[in-house]
Amino acid sequence: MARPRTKKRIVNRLPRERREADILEAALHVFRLRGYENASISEIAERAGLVEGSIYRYFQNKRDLVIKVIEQWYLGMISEDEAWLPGIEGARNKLRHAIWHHLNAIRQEPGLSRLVFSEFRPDPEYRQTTIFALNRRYTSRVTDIVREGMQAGEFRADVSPSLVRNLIYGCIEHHTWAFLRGEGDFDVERTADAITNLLCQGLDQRPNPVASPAPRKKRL
Amino acid sequence: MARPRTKKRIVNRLPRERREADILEAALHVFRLRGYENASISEIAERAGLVEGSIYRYFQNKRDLVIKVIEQWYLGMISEDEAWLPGIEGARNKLRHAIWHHLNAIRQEPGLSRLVFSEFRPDPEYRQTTIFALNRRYTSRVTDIVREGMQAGEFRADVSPSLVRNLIYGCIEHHTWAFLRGEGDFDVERTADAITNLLCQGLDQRPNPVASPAPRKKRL
DNA sequence: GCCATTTAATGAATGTAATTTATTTGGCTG
DNA sequence: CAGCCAAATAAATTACATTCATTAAATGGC
Repeated sequence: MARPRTKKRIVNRLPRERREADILEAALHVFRLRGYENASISEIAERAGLVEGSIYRYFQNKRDLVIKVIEQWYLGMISEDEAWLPGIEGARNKLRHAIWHHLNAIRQEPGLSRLVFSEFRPDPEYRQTTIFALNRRYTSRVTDIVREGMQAGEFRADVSPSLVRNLIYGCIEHHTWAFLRGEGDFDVERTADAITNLLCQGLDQRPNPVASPAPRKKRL
Repeated sequence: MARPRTKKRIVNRLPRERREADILEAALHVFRLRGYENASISEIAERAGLVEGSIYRYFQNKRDLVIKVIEQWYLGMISEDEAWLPGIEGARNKLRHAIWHHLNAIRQEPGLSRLVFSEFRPDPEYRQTTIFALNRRYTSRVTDIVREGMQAGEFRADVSPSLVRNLIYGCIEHHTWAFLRGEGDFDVERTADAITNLLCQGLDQRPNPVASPAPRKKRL
């Protein structure tokens, strides 16, 4: 029961911002690598250069921490995307770009994508999360594009824009699951083309392909 | 330290099949209600009328148990579906039925659906799972229908059947997430119609609405 | 019907990981 | 330079899954 007075514990004190940033970076790394369940606070702490319990001074709990990580990722993606879109002409091209961008994001960050798809979205609290709000912002460009395309007469007007959104993001997700599990790769460009084409043209054999030489311009 | 000889422990011995069935039923109930993480072996054991440790005589571990539960569910769905399909004429109608059936399955078993979507599919081992094989069997009817439709000239032949499959199941899944989280309901019939229509007709304004019998509004 | 063997079932032990709490430490202020 | 406060720590707590040694029921040979 004699306590070892000799062993002074080493304490490394840092400014709040620095610590928080260090923890976030460590958490990003570990969550990306291991997913949510298999990520341990102790590994994050070790990587950030402190002790498990100390994480809780900066973040409420493991979930809060992972949410902060995902938030940062979303913010980056949204601003990145907003920089590109204005330069693209025509609803179909814009749609193609949104599809391309999402495929690309998944390919760049499979670990974080998995986290969102399987850890957050199913959560009954998801709707109250900031991730939900960010995701809505992120996906709303598709519904916006669709509405614009309808106004311009480029798209038929009797389709629900949110159904189109679900179709696009759902299709992409299903298409990329094998990759997300680490089973090989996929081609962003080809996939984007294929989805855009199927979505716009539809599956039916065109009833009257002869009559329309100019697919874009409407007549009279 | 005196051990209580007086307290004889009560043991309820049952035939293997009965025990296994009891455990499976209890597990079905608990997993449906609580999902995977929040389901505890002790709750399942209690409901099945035995003690935690005993579960492990019948199932390797928690994961093995949940897999058995999901397997049973899939087998039921597949046979149920195979009973209907032959009676339907035309690729488009068959597709509509597959879509309808999946929507219906999700609506009947939101808890189990969530389990598959967020617990199994992301698992790196998923491909080696029997669930994977069953899911493949379950979804393959869509690719089959699409191929048939192409052969019959009802569908265009330059589309990947598996892309259509991903589009359908992905779209359905995205469309039902809010419901799966317990946020309200959805209409199976209407949704099935909307998806079928969008998938077959496509988003583009028909270049030549005059030639076909006026789907929405005709001008002039 | 009776003992020996087999196997179901138990209850306690083990291990791991998140979270909480009581203590200690370092830097800053008056 | 003493004392305070927030930052860090280490140890305690909790909640489960999983393992294991022990007990009890069933069964088969006599």
